[in-house]
Amino acid sequence: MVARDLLGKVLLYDGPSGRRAARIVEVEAYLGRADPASHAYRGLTPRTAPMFGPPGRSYVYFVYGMYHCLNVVTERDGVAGAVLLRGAEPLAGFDDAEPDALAGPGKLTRAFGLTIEHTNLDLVRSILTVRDAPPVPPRRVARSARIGLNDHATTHKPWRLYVRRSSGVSRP
DNA sequence: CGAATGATCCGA
DNA sequence: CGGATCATTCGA
Repeated sequence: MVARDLLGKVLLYDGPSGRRAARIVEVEAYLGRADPASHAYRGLTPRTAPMFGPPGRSYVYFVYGMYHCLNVVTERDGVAGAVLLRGAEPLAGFDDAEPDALAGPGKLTRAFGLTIEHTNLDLVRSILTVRDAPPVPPRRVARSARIGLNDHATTHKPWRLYVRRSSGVSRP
């Protein structure tokens, strides 16, 4: 699964507050050992272990003492690589949510109620899944540099993809 | 622009 | 063990 293919797909979570669903509209690719900005750059640690596991699982981490971020692991078992879910449009289960309630990686996990306990889940057949949906037409997809990174050599590469003019995108 | 807020990881 | 860092967010 590649970052581009994740756009438009539906994230579905059957949690304690019922079923919540959203359309993925913003992602960022992290390439693992070859990517200085990736958590996996310095090798396997307890936290990053899911990134080195089989594809199609979740990698959730806790950052800034406040927020969680959700990734989809993309590479074969033993090879690190993941796609960060940065923004989505609420579809169901978010009662009275503003259109931008999921616009940002921390906002997305907060609205879904996802935490570190949701790391390393099978995203095909667990309570947290990614479902196929009509693909986003190429003309609706934009690219940019990744957001929030420090002093990395790869920062400028256009590895952030998002759906143009979507209210679920964190930043245009 | 900077505070909030705590797990994680590296180096000593 | 200590402290720098951090794939963020919100409000002044």
